[in-house]
Amino acid sequence: MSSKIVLIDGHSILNRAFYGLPDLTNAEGLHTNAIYGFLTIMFKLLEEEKPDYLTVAFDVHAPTFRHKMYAEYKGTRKPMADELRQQVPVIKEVLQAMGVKTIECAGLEADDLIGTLSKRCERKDMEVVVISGDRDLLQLATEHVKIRIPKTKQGRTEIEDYYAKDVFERYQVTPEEFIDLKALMGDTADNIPGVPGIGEKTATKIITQYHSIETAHDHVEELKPPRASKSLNEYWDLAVLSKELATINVNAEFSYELSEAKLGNVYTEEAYVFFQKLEFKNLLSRFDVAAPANKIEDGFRIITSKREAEEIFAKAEKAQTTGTVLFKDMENVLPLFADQAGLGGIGLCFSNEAGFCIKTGNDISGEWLLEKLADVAETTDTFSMFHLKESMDQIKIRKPENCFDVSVAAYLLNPLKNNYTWEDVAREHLDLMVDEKADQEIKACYEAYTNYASVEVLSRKLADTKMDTLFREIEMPLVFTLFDMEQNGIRVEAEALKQYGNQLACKIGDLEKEIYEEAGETFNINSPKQLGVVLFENMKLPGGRKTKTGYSTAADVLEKLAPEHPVVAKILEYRQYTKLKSTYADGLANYIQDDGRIHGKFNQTITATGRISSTEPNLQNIPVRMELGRLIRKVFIPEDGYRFVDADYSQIELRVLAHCSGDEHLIRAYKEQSDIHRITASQVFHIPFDEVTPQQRRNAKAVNFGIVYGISSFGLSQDLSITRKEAAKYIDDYFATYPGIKTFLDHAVTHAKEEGYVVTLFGRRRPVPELSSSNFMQRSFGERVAMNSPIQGAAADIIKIAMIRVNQKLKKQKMKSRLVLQVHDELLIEAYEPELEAVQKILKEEMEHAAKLKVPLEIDMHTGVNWYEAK
DNA sequence: ACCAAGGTC
DNA sequence: TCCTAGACCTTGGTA
Repeated sequence: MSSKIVLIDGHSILNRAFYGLPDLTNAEGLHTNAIYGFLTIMFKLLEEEKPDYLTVAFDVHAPTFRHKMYAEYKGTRKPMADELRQQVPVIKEVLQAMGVKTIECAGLEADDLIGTLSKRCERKDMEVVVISGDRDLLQLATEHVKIRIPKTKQGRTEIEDYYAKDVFERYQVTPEEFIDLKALMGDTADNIPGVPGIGEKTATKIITQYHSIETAHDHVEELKPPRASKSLNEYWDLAVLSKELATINVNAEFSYELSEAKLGNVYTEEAYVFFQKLEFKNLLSRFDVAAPANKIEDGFRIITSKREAEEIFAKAEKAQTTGTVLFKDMENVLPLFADQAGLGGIGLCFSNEAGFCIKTGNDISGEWLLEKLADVAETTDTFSMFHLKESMDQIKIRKPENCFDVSVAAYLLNPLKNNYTWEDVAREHLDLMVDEKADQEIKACYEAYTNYASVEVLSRKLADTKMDTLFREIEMPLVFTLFDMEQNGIRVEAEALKQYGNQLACKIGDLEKEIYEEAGETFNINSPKQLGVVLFENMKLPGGRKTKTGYSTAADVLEKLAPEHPVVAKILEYRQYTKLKSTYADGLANYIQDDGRIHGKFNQTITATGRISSTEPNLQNIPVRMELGRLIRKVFIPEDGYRFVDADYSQIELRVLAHCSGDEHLIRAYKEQSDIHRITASQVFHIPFDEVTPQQRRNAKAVNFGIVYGISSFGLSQDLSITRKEAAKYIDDYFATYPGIKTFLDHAVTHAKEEGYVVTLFGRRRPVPELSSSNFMQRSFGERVAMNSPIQGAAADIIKIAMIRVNQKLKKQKMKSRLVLQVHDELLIEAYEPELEAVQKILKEEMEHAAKLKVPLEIDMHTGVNWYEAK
């Protein structure tokens, strides 16, 4: 049987991968999407083809030679994006680490290398497989040379295969003639000009008849569409140049030793290290030699006897640092009922030498384990866990100050990740890879070890980045505050909620009928796609395209459309009602527990800015702006004998901005007047304070908001329905009035560009990788992020401090009153009636003095028998 | 799994 | 020129 070689067009595949995949970066900020895509394609290929030889060809510089000729000719070729350029040397190193032969040669394009190699190999009776995104290479196809072209179709990569006969089938020309075809029709992707006025159809006709441009030129007078005849005559030079550009040199001179391309095991240890660095987690599973021999694992032990367990606990109690994990007993439970599983055991680690997995069963009960663990948590100096809050309902923590939550530390060090796992921490911070196929006992040891060992590493990194205080004094105490809030939950009247839902259902039913009638057909109003067709095609309402998938039916679009037809307003109303019913009435009802309360989750490691997020359900977006939606707050009620106290900061972000910028005018404005929007209007528009019109105040308010978001004239003009020019004028006037703010925002962007991150008052960091993007949109986004994050982040820090202190005070004074919600600038307390006044005092005191700024922090506070009333 | 939509601060 | 406000979460529809 003949042997087989795979030839890969390196730059072409990298390019394809780069533009076909979303941006990926590793912890060091290196872009990796092209490398990742390249490797996936390569692996797929190796599996399918099982070749004996493999070679990847690169251009020396991209672009070179033939392409450069045309680039100069036309001067259009864009430089390679920076994000892609930086990946080129890396992929070469990775390939080298995998023992894959790469080839590049000055003065020769990858095409020429591949063309020449394919001919040389074919002569040796080998099977050749060429992979490239470049259709130019189809000219190389023969009976034994297969050209494979990957295509991205709706996210999936499909590969088109071409032997000579397939080229003929697809283009009705032979591979050799394909060059001439290209010479006539051109190819913008490959930078081949072609002959103007001749497209695929005409070109095919001409080449099938004359087989080459030269013959066609000889018979130029006879060419069928007179237009083509004229064109070929006129642009003959261009045709010749195009053919030259399109022709791949199959007889290039360069040295190449086939034996070097012999494909061995690409899953080498060296490559493994690269894959780790690049964070290609799912590619790592391909390496069957897991992590390079691990000493740590030798020290892991599985404990099933109580006597041994007791000895270990005794040592742990005296240990300086203890890493722990709980795991479920999945052996005695069906996967579907995982949440009902009992405790299967724990992982425990308090030295570099050993790790233990202590299992329940025999004479070791779950309760006993958890009690011992609570003792350890109290006596060890540092008790470390991952997502500590999620274990706190099982392990009673008596000394919060001993605790270290690895997930929170990892979050502070990089708040941009969308999830935090101990495996990631092990890899990123400890250079430790965990075998995915390991048993749960071994995994428990690994996690315990990770939690143990990362204390030192992460503490040092937090100190290095000056976030140790933030971690110790805000984030760690917050873990306990959030835990308390989750435990407390909030009481919701299920009956009233149901009634509210029923009322909505009636309205929805009526509206549905009316809409169908006016539209003249029935359809799914909830489907933006169907709705778009009904409105803009069937009913012929004026309106343009907006989204990728079709017509936009967003509220602002429909609002503009409302005067055109009465059905539009009804649709808007229908939307409102269905939103309320599905998300809030029905949605919330599903979360009411047996105790009549909703115990939502408050997440600490989600947002990029440092805010808390709320899920299952989201209690931070309960309607308030529209009266109809606001009514839902009436079903949130305190326990009997209690009342709600709701306190929210007044414009905390603007006040933070005033403080951080140090702008004297804004600071004075805050000290003198409480109506900041009015005073802004007065100062920016140069009008006496008392003569500010409501419209002027509204405009000033919009500008104030815009500033906080990282202003752009376009955004502001959208918001105020004014021209961009007018909006730009507002912004200019604003900055003229408050020059300190301009300086501050500019500085934030400059700092972010230089350092790669922005910082809040309290030292919280947010990296801004977008600022180094070559894409204008991305970069602009980065600039807004740089302006917004320090402000939003500092505000988040302040309320975190406040809520920690409020909660601690309530507990210290043994009050029955309890914190139930945080909504970014608002705290809701379920206050025991006898404690009502004390609670209000605590709230005011702690919230207003959470931070000492150059402007006062003020709050609004209300009480009520439900949330509607208290807000 | 993704998008469009829409709810909050 | 690029056509854009910051931070989230849940829903229903569609591929």
